[in-house]
Amino acid sequence: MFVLPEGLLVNKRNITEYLVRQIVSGKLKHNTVLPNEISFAAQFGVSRTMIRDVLKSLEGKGLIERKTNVGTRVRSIHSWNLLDQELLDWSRGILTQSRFLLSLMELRLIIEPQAAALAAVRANDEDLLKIRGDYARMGADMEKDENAPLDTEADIDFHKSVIKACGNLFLSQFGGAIQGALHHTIYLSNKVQIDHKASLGCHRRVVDAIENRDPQKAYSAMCCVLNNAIKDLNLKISGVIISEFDS
Amino acid sequence: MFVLPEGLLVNKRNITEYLVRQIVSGKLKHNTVLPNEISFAAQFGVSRTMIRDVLKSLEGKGLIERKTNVGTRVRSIHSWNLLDQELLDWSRGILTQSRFLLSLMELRLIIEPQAAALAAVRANDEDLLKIRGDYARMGADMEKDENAPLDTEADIDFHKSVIKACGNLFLSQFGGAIQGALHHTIYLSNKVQIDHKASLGCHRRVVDAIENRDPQKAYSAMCCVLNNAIKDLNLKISGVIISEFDS
DNA sequence: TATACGGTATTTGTACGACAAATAAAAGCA
DNA sequence: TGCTTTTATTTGTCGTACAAATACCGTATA
Repeated sequence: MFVLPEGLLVNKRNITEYLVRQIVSGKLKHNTVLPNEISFAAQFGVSRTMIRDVLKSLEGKGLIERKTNVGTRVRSIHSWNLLDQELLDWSRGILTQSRFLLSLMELRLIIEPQAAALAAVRANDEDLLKIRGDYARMGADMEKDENAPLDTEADIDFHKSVIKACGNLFLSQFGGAIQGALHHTIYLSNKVQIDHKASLGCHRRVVDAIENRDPQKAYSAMCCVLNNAIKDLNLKISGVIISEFDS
Repeated sequence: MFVLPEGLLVNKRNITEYLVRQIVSGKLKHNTVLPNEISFAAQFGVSRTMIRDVLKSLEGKGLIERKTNVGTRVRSIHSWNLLDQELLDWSRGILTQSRFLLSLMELRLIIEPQAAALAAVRANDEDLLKIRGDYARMGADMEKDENAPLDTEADIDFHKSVIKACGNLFLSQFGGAIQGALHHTIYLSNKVQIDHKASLGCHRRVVDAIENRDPQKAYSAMCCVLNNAIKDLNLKISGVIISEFDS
């Protein structure tokens, strides 16, 4: 019934990730009751202690709910801690059906331009250096080959650095979510024709604006970056989000 | 060394909450190494199993880090899952030093106007009814007494309802954060003279705009609500956040 | 002296077994 | 039928034992 994918060691991490993916992907639906701990442990060939550890972890992320004599049941998506870093890691490649991706890009469109604007005001020298460095790494491959894709990891780092530089404790929580979204973007970019050069140009404008301490420009440049990404993903984002860039 | 506040039952929930509050309040500082599990359990008079359960929970929220033969150490604030609902619940009344409150209100200023705009487009009949109902409850007391304060719980529900109505999976995660911020606002409002009537008026404009499917008006009305709150809290929010309302 | 190696002690991780507590479901009863 | 009691199931807690990782220290060697 519950068997780990071939070739995976039966350990806590893999069992946890496996179950998370079952739930997040929808294979284990809302309100499904999982087997009781003893038989559940037996199915994986581990101790009850370990399966309890795993379930406790899922419980902490809001994925399941446990009650005496009722058992462990899957909670609805509205209870999941979707911004939890570990949860996003475990779900990589799954939280990217159009429903998630749409919500995610919408969120980015709300958060990131503002973060860029704040960064333009608050970034310290270290932040600036980091952002500039990430940007340089992004386009390094393009020096040799005109059509080379952007460095994914550098791209992710870039967006995380900007968010970090904005100095808001809560906005930092989005780093992981953005990472997930970007990884998926890259995955799709194999199938889609993308104008890497244009994208790099927008990123450049963000860097410059932040260095020049110009929040308005940083804001609109980041909007440009995101709208490019949205276009590449072929997503239809509702035009409702209010940004100067729309007008 | 570690003793629960007087009158609290020694159970998992109370121990967890106690430790969370010690960490979040800064009494247990970054990199502090906690006692080993055995003596830690002894200090609370519980089993090692239970203290491990508690620590596992804190670990899941990013508050601590555990390593064999090193022990359990407190992680820095940047690793905390600040938007985790449970964590916010446990931290109630603590995450409200100016540093947190400022970040929180800044976040709200970024999120909520956009959420209101989206809600104006996407809210279904049920959502509208809920929002309208919350609003009515907010001001109910004012019918009798001109200077009566607003109903806190209704106020919180109102903001959560708007966020829920915007239909974005990730934005929903903020409900808890906002709850925390509002509770603190209310706490302070005992000391501060607040124009409840003006605040209610702004809320009214939000409701009307959403019902009239006017995202722009919903956006600016929500800005008004938040700016009122910020004024009441006597916070100095950087004027960098880009909103139509600024101009 | 400095470095590499190896043993030891400490601390978390995993396993097992037993019982407690909660509660859903069944049985008994007026 | 409607209420109470019993029973069975499932998670929660506890204690013990051992495994695994690793910081620490002592020793040997270049």
